[in-house]
Amino acid sequence: MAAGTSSRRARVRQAALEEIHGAARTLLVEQGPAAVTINAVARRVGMSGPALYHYYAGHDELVGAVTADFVRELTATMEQARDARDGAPVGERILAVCRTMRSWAIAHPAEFGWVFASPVAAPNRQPDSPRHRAGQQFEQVLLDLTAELWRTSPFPVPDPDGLPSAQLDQLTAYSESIDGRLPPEAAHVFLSCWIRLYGLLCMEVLHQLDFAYADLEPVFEECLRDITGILGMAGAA
Amino acid sequence: MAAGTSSRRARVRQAALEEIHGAARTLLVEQGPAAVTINAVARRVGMSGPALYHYYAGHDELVGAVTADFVRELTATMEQARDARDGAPVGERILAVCRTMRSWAIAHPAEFGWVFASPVAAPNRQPDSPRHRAGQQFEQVLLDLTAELWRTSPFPVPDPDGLPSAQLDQLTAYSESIDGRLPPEAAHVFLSCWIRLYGLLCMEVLHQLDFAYADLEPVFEECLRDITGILGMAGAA
DNA sequence: TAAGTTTGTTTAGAGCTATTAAGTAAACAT
DNA sequence: ATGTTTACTTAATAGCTCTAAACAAACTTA
Repeated sequence: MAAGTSSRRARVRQAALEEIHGAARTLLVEQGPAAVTINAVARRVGMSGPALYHYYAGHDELVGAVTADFVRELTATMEQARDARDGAPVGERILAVCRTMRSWAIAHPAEFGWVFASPVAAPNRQPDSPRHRAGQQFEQVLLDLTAELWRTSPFPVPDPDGLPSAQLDQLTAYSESIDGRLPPEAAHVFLSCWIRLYGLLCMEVLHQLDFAYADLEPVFEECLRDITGILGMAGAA
Repeated sequence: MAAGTSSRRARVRQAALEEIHGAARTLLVEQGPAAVTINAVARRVGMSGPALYHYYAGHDELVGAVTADFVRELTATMEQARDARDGAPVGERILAVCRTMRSWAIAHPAEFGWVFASPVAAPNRQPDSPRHRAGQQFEQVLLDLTAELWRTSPFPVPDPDGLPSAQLDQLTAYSESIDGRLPPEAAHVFLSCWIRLYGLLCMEVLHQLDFAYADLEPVFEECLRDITGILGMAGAA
């Protein structure tokens, strides 16, 4: 098979995979996580049960593949928001990406719910699974922007000596894992922001704040203002 | 049947319920969420399948009851930590309760995982379910302490006029739902702290921060220091 | 004390599910 | 034209939820 071309077989298989993913997603959205069974998905694409095992090793792998799709779609949406503002100040692009992340989550709560609370959590945390790789690309988006911000207009950081050594060691390891694009103390600030932002979204989608808030949009905007302050990007809207 | 006494039947039934819950919990901890099936639980207590339907209407209700148990155990643990420091400054009791919450979550990750990401989320959100009632008592613990702090040494609050009206309306409704023990602007501060604290725990247990942190204890302590500052309880350790 | 009701449990069974195995038909490669 | 790979089928096993029907024991009441 010549490189660059894809055989007819490969194209047919790819189309089948997409149909399968679409069926699984529809079932998830319309009937909830429990409805995404091998048999139900197969029925929906007009196959009979065991045929799906020619595409995935089992239920868990199917779920993992579909979840990875969601993460990639979310990532792509965020990257589009970033690229649509090419040339704009970094702070502005960061805010746009954050808002886009929440918009996608709100528009696709079932999909987003699976991203961090999928029914098969353990197998999807293996370092070479599609789900894991997609997660890494997802994390990259805001990390890249924060690294760019750090390069062009460094934000205030804490004194590394003031951090407990147990924490500093972990931050140093993380800093190395991202090729030193952020030093440990800047990684600390980045992670603080990430925890607040993503944690808030996580709680919103998992309905952990319903007892007080029905609409978290103003709370999210407040969180963005905090982050704007922490990262010293005052100019951004 | 005289009030205050419990018939032999009721006692036997209560014992059976406890045995069932224990079996379900063991299965959850030892073999994961998927292992908690009606049949497996029944086998473990020496009954045969359908017998469990005399105790619960079905799988979802069993899961809900067990989850409610977890929330009650967590709540009781937090209340003990609070009462063990009776007479101590409120700030100190708040910190002890927060640390106890995390300790329980770390010691019982499978149980805590079910609390906010149980396999049957929807039915457990009904206002009169045991799970929902347990959740309300859980929220009370830190709310009570914060209300006491507000009474005895009010913490700084934002100008209500500075809040978007959509948010202020929700805070006003929440303030009324807690009998005005915190005015809307104080409820805002309380909820901000709650979101950061509980959100961090949520992400830790759901392994959303593994890419950077293996041990979140220093991050949690950092969060507590932030909260100490926000609530103006500088003295507390 | 005897009869009737409630409660707890059983087995049988329908209708799902995941998964494996074996067999068939078409497409591709040589 | 032959053989291999790929995609699919049906059959079968074992597990699951849940309903139905039957039966025994325990309580209630006359």
